[in-house]
Amino acid sequence: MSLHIYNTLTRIKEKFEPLHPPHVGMYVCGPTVYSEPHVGNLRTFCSFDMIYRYLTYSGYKVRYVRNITDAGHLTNERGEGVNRMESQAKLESLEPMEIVQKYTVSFHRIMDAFNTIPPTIEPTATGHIIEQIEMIETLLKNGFAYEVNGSIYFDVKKYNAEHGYGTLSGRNIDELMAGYRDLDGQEEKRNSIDFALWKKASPEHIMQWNSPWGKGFPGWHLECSAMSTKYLGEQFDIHGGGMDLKFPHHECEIAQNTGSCNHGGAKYWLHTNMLNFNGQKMSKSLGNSILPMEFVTGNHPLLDKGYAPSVLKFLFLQSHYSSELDINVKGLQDAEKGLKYLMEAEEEIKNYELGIRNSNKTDWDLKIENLVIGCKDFMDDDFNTAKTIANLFELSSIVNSLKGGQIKSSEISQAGIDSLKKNLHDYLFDIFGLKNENTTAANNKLDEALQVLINLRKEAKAKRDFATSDLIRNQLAEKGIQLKDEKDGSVSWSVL
RNA sequence: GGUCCUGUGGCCGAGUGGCUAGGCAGAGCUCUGCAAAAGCUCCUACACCAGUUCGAAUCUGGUCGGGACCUCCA
Repeated sequence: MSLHIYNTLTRIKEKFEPLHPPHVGMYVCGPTVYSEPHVGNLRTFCSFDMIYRYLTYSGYKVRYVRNITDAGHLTNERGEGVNRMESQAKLESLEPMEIVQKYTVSFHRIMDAFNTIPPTIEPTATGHIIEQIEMIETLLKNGFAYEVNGSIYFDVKKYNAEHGYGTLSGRNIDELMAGYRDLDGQEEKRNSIDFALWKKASPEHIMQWNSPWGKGFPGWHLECSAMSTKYLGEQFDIHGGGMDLKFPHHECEIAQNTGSCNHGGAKYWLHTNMLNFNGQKMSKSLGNSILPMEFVTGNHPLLDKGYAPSVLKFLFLQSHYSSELDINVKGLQDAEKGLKYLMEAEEEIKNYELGIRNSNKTDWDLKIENLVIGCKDFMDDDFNTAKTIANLFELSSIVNSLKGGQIKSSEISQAGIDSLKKNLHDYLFDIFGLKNENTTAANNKLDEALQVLINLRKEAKAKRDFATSDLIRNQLAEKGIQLKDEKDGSVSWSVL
């Protein structure tokens, strides 16, 4: 099976055919750096990280562009004129670019802590004012934009007549205009649905740039059109973002792209779904958001303790990126256990050596082969990570059976072992970007110290002094370290 | 009000016409000095009503419930 992707533009699952194979251009709407991203934002970026990793793993050469919005757009399109970057700056008595710097650094730290791969290009809106002005000039020339008092607006009604507006989100402009009719602050626009390409800056606006229409700043939607065109071309493969950007942001992007060059930009549109916590949507405006690092530290009233970044990622991956996901403490605990199971199996098979190297294909080899093929088929089916993980659990179960002796080493061939090693490793680490954060080998000094206790316990056990041996085991358990007597007489330990 | 999504076993969560998703929890067994871990077995659901079909969780219509977007948000 070849890769198929659900395209939100056409609303069907389509075969993925890049415009210029093996190259793939992917644009993802990045963060607005005026505050910390929350866990919902994180889910989206983790989803596209997985997609980027899988495309790369599948042999594509991906140019992955994810912007940083640092230009400080209007809070809304109705002329209330609150500039996010500036209002936050006044609050903290910082320059706007200090806010930008602070939250950009913070964003990168979080993305790093969650083991996501940086995009290959991460352009900023303020670094592309010239490109945005050029796109506005083209739109003016093509008749899809008009100037009023130093501001430029996109003429949606005119555009709609020629190209159709609203196909991505399924809107029609008459309904939209009806909905906007009573709203204030629209005096400059020809029609209420028109959106700003360039806004004239009032003198107190700190973030402003020179343009052919006077000092001002770019409209909210423009940067993505300008930067995706610059780095990926007028036509490229994938455009991604959260579901909540579908309208109006992505709709406007398509209009800007089409209006300036007759191409709508991306061939495939991917939208990730929202994240809920305890049944409620997590959003900055609702004020119920939990920050990514709060999950790690556990420093939040709704959490019982801290969870490793991989636990949260694993929880994301257990559902489909386009489904709503509701997370809660129980879900985190379940994910933690499940992830540990997989990681321990990977750790086990990594160092496993067959006594006798079989080359004959067995039933177990066949089973492994089918599970591995299944993993690829599931991933190719619109990145179905949930199903893929189900197969990883089954592969891990085979590893444990091998370890426990339920499957004899003669019942599996070297090729089967190699396949287990490769696929568990590749899916967990390379494609899902998880980390074994519970590893026993993490700290040599700790391991050496524990070996002392383990040996003391062994001696006690040899003398059938179980009171002492249990004391050692129980007290270590209280400190969060679990001892396990393995079948071969050795003792292993892990952090609970 | 408009557009769209959704309702799965104790919990989370895949799945789109017939075939065991998976995880967590629970029960039993094996192993173990006892545990833990692991393995095996069991628990086999699809809001409700009607229709299409040889056959529906899956398609169609309706009812009820939940949610998103339409306004800054991933």
